[in-house]
Amino acid sequence: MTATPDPVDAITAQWAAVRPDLDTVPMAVFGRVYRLTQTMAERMDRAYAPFGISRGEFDVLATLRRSGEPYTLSPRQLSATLMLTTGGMTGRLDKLERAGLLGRSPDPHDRRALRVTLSERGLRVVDEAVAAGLAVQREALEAALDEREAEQLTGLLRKLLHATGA
Amino acid sequence: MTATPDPVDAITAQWAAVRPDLDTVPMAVFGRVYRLTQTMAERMDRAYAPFGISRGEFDVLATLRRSGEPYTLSPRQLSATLMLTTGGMTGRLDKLERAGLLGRSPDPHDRRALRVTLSERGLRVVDEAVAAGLAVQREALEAALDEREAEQLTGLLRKLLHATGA
DNA sequence: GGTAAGTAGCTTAGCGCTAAGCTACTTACC
DNA sequence: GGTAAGTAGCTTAGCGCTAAGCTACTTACC
Repeated sequence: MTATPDPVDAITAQWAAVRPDLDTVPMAVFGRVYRLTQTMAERMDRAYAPFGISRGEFDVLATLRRSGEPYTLSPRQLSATLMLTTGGMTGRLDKLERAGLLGRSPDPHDRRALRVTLSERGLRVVDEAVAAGLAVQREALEAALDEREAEQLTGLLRKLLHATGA
Repeated sequence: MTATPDPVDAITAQWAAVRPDLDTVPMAVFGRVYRLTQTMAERMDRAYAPFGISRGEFDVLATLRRSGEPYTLSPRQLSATLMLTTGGMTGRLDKLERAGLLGRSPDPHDRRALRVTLSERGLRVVDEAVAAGLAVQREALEAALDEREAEQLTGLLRKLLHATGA
C-alpha cells in the first residue's frame, strides 16, 4: 500500500492495534463511502447556495426536470423516488412553492392527488444548478482519477450497490 | 456496459435524454456513493438496534474503544473526531451516560474540561456491536466483490477521498 | 349500488442535529 | 499580578426529518 494514508487508514490501524482479531477490510470500504458522502455534501451545499436552494430541494427540482416535459409529477411520485416520507415532501414542496420554483395544482383525474409542476423560474434555476453541481463533482473526480479509473470505480460501486439491495 | 443496470443508471439515462449536453460521469460515481451510504445506514441501524444504540451512539463508543485503555477522551476530542458540534455531542453523551455505557468525570488538570470513559458495560457492548456491524458490511462486500476487487475499490476511494479534502 | 380495503397528501409530536451565545475557566503577554 | 484572548462544555431556538394518524377520496368486489 504505497498510497498516501487518509483518516480512514488511521482508524483501521487503531482498530488493528486494539482488536487484532477484527477484519478491517469492510470498514476500509464503507468508512470511505460514508466520509465521501459527508465531505461532498458540504461542497454540494455550497454549489446550490447561490440559487437559494438546499440539496434536498435541488433533488426535488432535478427529479421534475429529468422527467421531461411538462415537468410534472405527483408528491407521491416525488417522495417515492427520493425515498422520503410524504410528510417530509410536504415541507420541501411548501418551501419550493413559496420560492416560486414550482406550483401545485389539482389532479384532474384523481381528486385525492396533486400535480407538482416546475415553474419557468424553477426550470431555469435547476438547469443552472445541475451544471454547477456537476462541475463541483467533476472537479473532485478529475483531480483524483483518470478516465479508466473512474469507469472502474463506477463498475465496482454498481456491483456493491446491487448487493446492498438498491 | 454489460453489468445489470441499477437505479443510478436509470437516472443518468434520464438526464442524457433531456440534457444530452451534460457529462453524467460524475453523478454516476457520486450518486452511487450517496445511495450506498443511505442503504447501508439502514442496515447498520438494524445491526446496532439489539444493543440499544444508534449509529451515532455507536460511533462515540467505538471512538473511545479504539483509543485503547483507559478508554478515555474529552467531549471536545470526541466531537472533533466525529465532526459533530459540541452541542450535538452533549446530547449523545447524555443518552449514553443515562444508559450506563460511559461516565463523565472532571479533568484533574483542567477545570473547564471533562473526561469521558467507557464503563465495563460500555466496553462489552461496543465489542459486540463492532463485530455485528462489521459482519453486516462484510456480508454486503463479499456478496458483490472478490478480494482483488475490494482492494481495488479501497484504493480508488482513498484517492477520491484525498481529492475531496478529507 | 353498497361496503371494505387501499391510497394521496397533510398535520402533529418527537428526534437529533446546527448555529449562536452563554459561563467558567486557562493561556499568553505586559 | 492584571488583563485580553482563547477554549471547554453547555443551553436554546430553529430546522428537516420520521412515525403515526388523520380526512378525503378511489378501487375492488359482492
